Amino acid sequence: MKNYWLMKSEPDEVSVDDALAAPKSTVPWTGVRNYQARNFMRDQMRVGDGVLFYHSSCEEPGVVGIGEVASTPYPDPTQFDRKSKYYDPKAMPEEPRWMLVDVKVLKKVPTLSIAQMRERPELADMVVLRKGNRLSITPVEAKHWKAITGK
DNA sequence: GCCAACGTTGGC
DNA sequence: GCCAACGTTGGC
Repeated sequence: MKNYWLMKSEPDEVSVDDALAAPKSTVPWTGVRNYQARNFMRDQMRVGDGVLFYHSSCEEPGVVGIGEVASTPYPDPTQFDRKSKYYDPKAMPEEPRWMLVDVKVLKKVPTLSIAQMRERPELADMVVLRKGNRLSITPVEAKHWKAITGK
């Protein structure tokens, strides 16, 4: 049974185009520093799960691509990198705090903006649209996945 | 730039 | 373990 996820990325950091330009159109989902979002990657994601690639903190926030989970979880290397903005002095290599998965982009889609998402009644109860939601990774129900991707 | 919402930190 | 203060997210 496949699960589905919405994963936010700031296009200034890693855009869907950046991901498509990467080897195998695959990028490690670095920089998540929220336990709930980490737990989704560490505990619940499986290779092949569907991913809605979402651009946040930008001119037109919304879903910009379709992808899939492309690896099992492993430690986020940026937590050990002193030069990274994601460096975490409390993280020890023998006991990593932050885990990530690789995400492969399968295709770019015309931007489905958050405003458009709010206008569609069948998407109204998506977790990402809930008031006050700040989670960078949210589960997506199969019905919402189907409404957005047609599959 | 504003600000609501929410997570984290740290004193007690 | 409580909770005030503070920091961050992210749409607008």
